[in-house]
Amino acid sequence: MERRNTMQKALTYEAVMSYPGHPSADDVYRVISAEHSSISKATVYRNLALLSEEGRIGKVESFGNGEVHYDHRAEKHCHGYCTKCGRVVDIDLSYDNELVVKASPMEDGFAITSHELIFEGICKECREKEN
Amino acid sequence: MERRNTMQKALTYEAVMSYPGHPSADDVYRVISAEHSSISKATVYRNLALLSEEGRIGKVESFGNGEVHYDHRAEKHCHGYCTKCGRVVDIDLSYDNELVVKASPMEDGFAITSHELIFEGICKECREKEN
DNA sequence: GTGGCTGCAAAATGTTTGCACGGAT
DNA sequence: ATCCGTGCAAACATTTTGCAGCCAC
Repeated sequence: MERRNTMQKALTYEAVMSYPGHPSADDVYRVISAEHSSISKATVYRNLALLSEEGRIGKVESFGNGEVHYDHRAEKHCHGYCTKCGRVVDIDLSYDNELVVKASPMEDGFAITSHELIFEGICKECREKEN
Repeated sequence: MERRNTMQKALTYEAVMSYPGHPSADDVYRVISAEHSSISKATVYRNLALLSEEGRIGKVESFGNGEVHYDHRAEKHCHGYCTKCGRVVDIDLSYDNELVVKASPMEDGFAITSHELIFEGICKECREKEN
């Protein structure tokens, strides 16, 4: 299946790359539609899936509130999930392949391909709001 | 707020405890309604939330397909998520507090309370189906 | 010109909520 | 007698999908 370069795909990519943080699909949609009001949300969803499949952007699986977030960093790293507001932040702990090695012998028939390490906590903004 | 012991809550607890694996809310509902067809799905959702809040059952946050799973083991441990069928399995790697210690100094204002380690891969059943 | 991409709306999915009633305390 | 928990349906939130037309190749 041949892939085409469309204006909508370029806009989606640009929106993720310039977003400060980890936008949800809806965040990306809102950014783009502010300038290009005719874009469809379905198109944004489709392009986010394509871009992360191509490895051009990162994808942070839904956690807690069931919202998928995207990431201008494509390489694997850890994330923090704020249990208060659902915000996703970077945790600069490098991807640890040793964990897969440690876990592999103990699983029963489950073939591990990768792992995801998520830290739960309260983000800076929510903590400042509490005072 | 005082808590009452209802038949529905007992049934929800029993269904989770006797379920082989990690049932979703809908799995639990189907088990119970087979015997007690008048139970409401909303009640199952509410009781699962109560039970996990009380620490009597475990909760495995939604991952991948956005479905929350429950666990008869209440103590923290790791899970495997099958990217093919969405099944959740146990990975017997004990909760590693050292990770929180390692990560804490590097976050910026994010107060870590715990972490969740999820292994992605293909479960036994899906691999057997492929052959 | 072909067929992948788009916009739109509707559907699917998983979960939550408003409300009146019934049952546990 | 309280008032929390229940059942029901509707609302909700996020994401996916069917379809006709369009546009990149």
